Amino acid sequence: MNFSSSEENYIKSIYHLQQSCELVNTNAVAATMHTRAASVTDMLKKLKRKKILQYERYKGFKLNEQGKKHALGIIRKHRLWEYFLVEKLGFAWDKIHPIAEELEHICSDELITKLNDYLGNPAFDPHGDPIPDQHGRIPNRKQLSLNILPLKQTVKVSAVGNQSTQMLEMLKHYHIGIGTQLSVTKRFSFDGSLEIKVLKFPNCIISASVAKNIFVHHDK
Amino acid sequence: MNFSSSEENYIKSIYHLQQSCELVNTNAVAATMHTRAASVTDMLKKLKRKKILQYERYKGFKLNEQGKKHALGIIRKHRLWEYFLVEKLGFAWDKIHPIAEELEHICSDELITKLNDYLGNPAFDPHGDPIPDQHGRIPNRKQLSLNILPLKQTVKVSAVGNQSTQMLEMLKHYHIGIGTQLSVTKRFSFDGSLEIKVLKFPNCIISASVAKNIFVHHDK
DNA sequence: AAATAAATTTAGACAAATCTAAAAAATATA
DNA sequence: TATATTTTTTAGATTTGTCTAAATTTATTT
Repeated sequence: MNFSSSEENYIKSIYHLQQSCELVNTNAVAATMHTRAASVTDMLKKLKRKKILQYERYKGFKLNEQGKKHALGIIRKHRLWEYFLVEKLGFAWDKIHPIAEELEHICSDELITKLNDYLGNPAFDPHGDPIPDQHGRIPNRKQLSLNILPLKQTVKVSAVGNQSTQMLEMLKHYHIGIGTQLSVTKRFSFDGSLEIKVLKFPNCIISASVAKNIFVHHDK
Repeated sequence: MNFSSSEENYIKSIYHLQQSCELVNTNAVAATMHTRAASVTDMLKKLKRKKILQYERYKGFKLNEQGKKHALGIIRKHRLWEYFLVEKLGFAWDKIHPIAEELEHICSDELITKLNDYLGNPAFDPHGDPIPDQHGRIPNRKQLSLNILPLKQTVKVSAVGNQSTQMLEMLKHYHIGIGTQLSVTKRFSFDGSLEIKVLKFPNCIISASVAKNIFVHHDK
């Protein structure tokens, strides 16, 4: 099946959104894609017709296996090109996204195979995001517990060890969720508690036992 | 000024056609682009509005200086990518054209500057065609068509005039590519066909119409 | 020069992707 | 529960790039 650049952008956006919630909603896609809800609805009908989306009107939607597979293909291309732009052409990592957005729609499987070989089959892109392999398998990252993270390194929350209501409630209060960017600004050796800085929020203190349950990884 | 991929394809087509005739005509563009004359007319109006084309209805048309400059920019991108595909990714030179057709529309000047540096500022692409520099200057190489080459002079193939799949397939069969060393051993005046000797291969016969499309140069 | 042929343009239609404004459905609130 | 709000969808318009078929202009032939 062939997809236009526009369709591919929607597929990618839906894929990313459904990583953090069971069903995706129209406004969320419209917001991330800087388009309007009506345009999203139009595209949903098209993607449903192409059988890569589970969708019933007013009920939310998500990619099916076919759709996820295609999304991973696009993400693979995007991240391989980002790797190329930084490692081979010498771009700064914060300049590459819009160029990779264009390159990811070039449709030649052989091109991607050869590019991947040429780059040495890299597992992570310059933002630290994993590059899916040709079958859509995603390498998983060395993640570490927040209580052993060195000071001042900016990291992203990748998982939470304890998912009790109490823990989740507290994390919500601290504005911490999967993907939240944060860094440790101080470590108190008295009790192992940490002062942390969550992006856009004032510093706060968390206990060692909470920190032990927050897993993070480097980069974006 | 920004141009869509479609507009760029027309610009490129018109540029190539006006290399061999003063004014370009609608049907010629339609034929090379596999589209219809009416579509060409529509686009001519648009390109005239964008002030890169001299055009009066029923009278033929050609790119003005602005238009030629833009055409050379697209050709530069196309040929740099072709060089990349062959020299870095290891593609066969007869497989790269459709991929470069897509890559040439990626619009980042910095990307092309960095790609050019990375490739070592090459002057000719893998088909032997000159790569315009960032100001649109085209490097020249004294080359001549094989059908007027004197007998027994050893030369190198520098370009191929007709890049159709059929032509490229035939050249492959004869073991002829860019850089191939060869000489003309006989010329039959009956039909203008030639016997040629390709380095390391047995002599073979090619027709005048094929020879006309093979351009060669002396030494390196 | 008139008739014929070829090239070019216009008129009108269509598909893709988007939009605005209004209607409909779902959700939240008083 | 009735009302208000938010979310989602529909209806209809717009832009870009394309097409066919018919009309127009130019070129070619008798």
